[in-house]
Amino acid sequence: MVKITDVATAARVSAATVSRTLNNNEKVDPALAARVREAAERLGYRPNAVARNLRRQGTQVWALIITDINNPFFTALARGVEDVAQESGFSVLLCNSDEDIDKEARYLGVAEQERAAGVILSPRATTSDVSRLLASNIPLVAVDRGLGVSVDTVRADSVQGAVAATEQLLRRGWQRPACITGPADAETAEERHLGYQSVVRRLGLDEIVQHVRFQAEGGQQAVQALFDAAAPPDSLFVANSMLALGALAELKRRRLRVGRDIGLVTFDDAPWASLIHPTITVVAQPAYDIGAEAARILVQRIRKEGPTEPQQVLFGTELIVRQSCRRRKPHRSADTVPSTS
Amino acid sequence: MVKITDVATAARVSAATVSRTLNNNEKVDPALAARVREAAERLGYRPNAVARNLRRQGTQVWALIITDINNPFFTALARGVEDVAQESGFSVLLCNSDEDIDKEARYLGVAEQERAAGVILSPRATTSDVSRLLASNIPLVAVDRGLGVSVDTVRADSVQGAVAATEQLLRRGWQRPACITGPADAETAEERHLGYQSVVRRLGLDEIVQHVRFQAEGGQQAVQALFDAAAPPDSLFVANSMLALGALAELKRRRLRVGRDIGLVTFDDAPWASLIHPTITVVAQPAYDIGAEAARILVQRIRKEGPTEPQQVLFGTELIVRQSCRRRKPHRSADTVPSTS
DNA sequence: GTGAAAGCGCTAACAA
DNA sequence: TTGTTAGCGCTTTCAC
Repeated sequence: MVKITDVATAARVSAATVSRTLNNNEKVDPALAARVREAAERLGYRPNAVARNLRRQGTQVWALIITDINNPFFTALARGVEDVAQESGFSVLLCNSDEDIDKEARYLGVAEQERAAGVILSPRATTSDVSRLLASNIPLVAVDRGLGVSVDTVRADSVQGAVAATEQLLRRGWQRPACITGPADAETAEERHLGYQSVVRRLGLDEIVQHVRFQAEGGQQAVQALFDAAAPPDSLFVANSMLALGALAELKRRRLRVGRDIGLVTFDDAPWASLIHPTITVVAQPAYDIGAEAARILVQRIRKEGPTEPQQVLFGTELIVRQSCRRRKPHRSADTVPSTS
Repeated sequence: MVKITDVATAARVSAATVSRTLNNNEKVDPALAARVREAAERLGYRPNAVARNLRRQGTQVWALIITDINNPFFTALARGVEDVAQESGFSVLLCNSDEDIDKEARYLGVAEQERAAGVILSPRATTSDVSRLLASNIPLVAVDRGLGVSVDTVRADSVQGAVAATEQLLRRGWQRPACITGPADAETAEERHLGYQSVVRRLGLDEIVQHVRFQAEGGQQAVQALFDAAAPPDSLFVANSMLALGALAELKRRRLRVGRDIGLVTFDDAPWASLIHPTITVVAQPAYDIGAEAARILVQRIRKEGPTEPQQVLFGTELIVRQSCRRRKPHRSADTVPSTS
C-alpha cells in the first residue's frame, strides 16, 4: 500500500507538501504540485481515509438507520438523503434495523464508535435510546418518526393523513372501518391510529384496531384476526404499504374483493399501488423530500450553521383516490373500469 | 470524548491494560479487569474505532454496492449479505450506484480509501473498473453480474431463466414474443437477451429486442417503442421487475390486457407480482441466498481460508407460472378467476 | 500479568 | 512557499 511518504520521496518534496497539494488547501508552487500529482498518479497513491479521519478528528460519513429496507418509502427517503449528502461531500452508510430494537442499538453503537459525522435515524420506537450519540456530540436527525427527546425531526403529518384516509372510507359509504397499524410504541403507528380514532369516535362508530409488526406478515395476521372475529369490519385503513401487501394477499386468499366487498385505503404510494387491481387509494408522503430535508438539516448541524434549537419539520400528505375505497359494484370487465373517483 | 487514557487513569492502570481488558485478548488479573470495566462503564467510554482501525491496519466494514436500491431483488440480496456479515462481526455499508457508472466508481473509491475489509459489488457493466480495488488487495466478490476480470462471482443462471420464460410464452400459444432488457453491457441484461434469442432463433421467429435503462421508465419507454412500431409483438419477456413495473403501467395506459391481449413473463418475483391482476408469471431468483453466499465467500477471503482460485457460484432459477402468460380469455369476473396454470 | 514506548498514515502548527 | 515536528487514540511488541 503506497503511502504519502512514498509519494513525497518520489516527488522529492516533504509529506506536508504532498498533503497540501492533494487537498489543494494552500498555495503550492505549481511546479512542485505538478511533480506531486505525477508521482501520486504514477504510484497509484490513495490517501488513507482512516488516518486522515483520526488526524482530523472527524469523518465524512453519515449513518442512515432505517427500519425496513424493503419498504419503498424508506428507499425513496434514502435517495433523498443520499443526493444531498453527495452534494455536500458526505458518504452515506445505510443500515437496516429491520424494526428490531437490538439491531438499531447495534448500529447506533457502530455509528458512535466509527465517529460518524452525523446520523439520520428512523427510530423503531419513541423510546429508542440515542443518549450515547448525543453525549458524543454526534448530530442526529430523526426522520419519519419522532423520539422522546428533543432533536431535529422531519416527518409527515400522520394524524392528518389518517383522518383523510378514514373520512374517505366513510364518504364512500363504508360503515365499519378498522385500522391496521404498527406497534403502539412506534410514533407513526400510534399517530395513524389516533387519526383514525378521532374520526370513528366523532361519529360514534366502533373502534377496531390491530397492532402488528410493520411488515407484510403483520398485515396478513391482522386481516386473519379481523375477519375471523365475530363482527368483522367492512373496510380497512392500513398504516403502511408493507402491511398493505400482507393484508391484500390475505384478503385475496379469502376471496374478499377489495373495492367491492371491502374498502381499503393505505399509507404510502408504493410503485405497485396504481398497478394492482383494483388500484389502491393511498395517503402519499413526500418520502424523497423528507430525506433530503433531513440531510439539509444535518449538514447545517455539522457546519454549526442555522438555528440552535431543534427543528421540527412537518410535511403534508396527499390523499390519492383510486379504486380500492369504492363501494358500488364495478363494471363487468375489471380491466376497463374507469376510476369512480 | 472520553478516551482510553482517561479510563486508565480512573482505573489506576495503564492504557495497555484497558485495551487488553476490553478486547479480552490476553489474561488480565480479574481484579484489575473489574476496575477497568467499572471505570469504562462509569465514564461512558466508547473505543474510537478510527484509531483502532489505523493501528490494526484494517477495518470491520464491508461495502456492498448495488445498482438499484428500489429493486426488491437487491434489497433481498442485501439482507442475505447483512445477516452473514453480522454473524461474522462485520458491518455493511450499503451503497446505491443507481445504474450509474460514475457513482459506482465513486463508491469503489470510498471503499478503497476507507480501507474496507471487503467489497461486494453488483457491477453496472462487465467493464466496470475494479483494478484499483484489486491492486489494494481488498477482497471483492461480484454478485448478480460478472466482471471482465476473474473474481469470485455469485449469480443466478440468467440464460436458463430466460429460456424457460420465453418457452413458457410460446407454450401458451404466443407467437411474437419481444424481449425488454437492460443495457447490453450489463451482464444480466445481455444473458437474458441471449436466452430469449436462442429460443426465438431456434424456432425461426423474429427477434424483437429493446435495450433500455434497468428502471421503470425504461420499461415504459420500451413498451411505447414496441407498440408504436409497425409490427408490434404479441407478448413480452421482461428482464427484471423494475422494467416490468414500467411496462405494466404503460400497457395499462394503452388498455392492453395482460394475460389476454398480451402475454408477459418477467424476471424476479417481486412482492407485488402475485398481487396484481393478472398475477404475474416470473422467473424467481434466490436473491437472499445469492447475497448470503457472496458474504460467506467474502469472509473466507478475508480470513484467507478456502480455495485460492476465484469461485464461480451459479444458482438455478425457478419459473413460477401465474396468469400473465395466459392467452385464452379469462372468465367474466376477474377477481374469481382461478389460475389456469 | 503489567507497563512503557513505539508507531499506524496523515494533517496542521510552527519555523524557516 | 516549504519543511520539520508533533500528535490524533489506539494496539502491540518488548522488557520487566
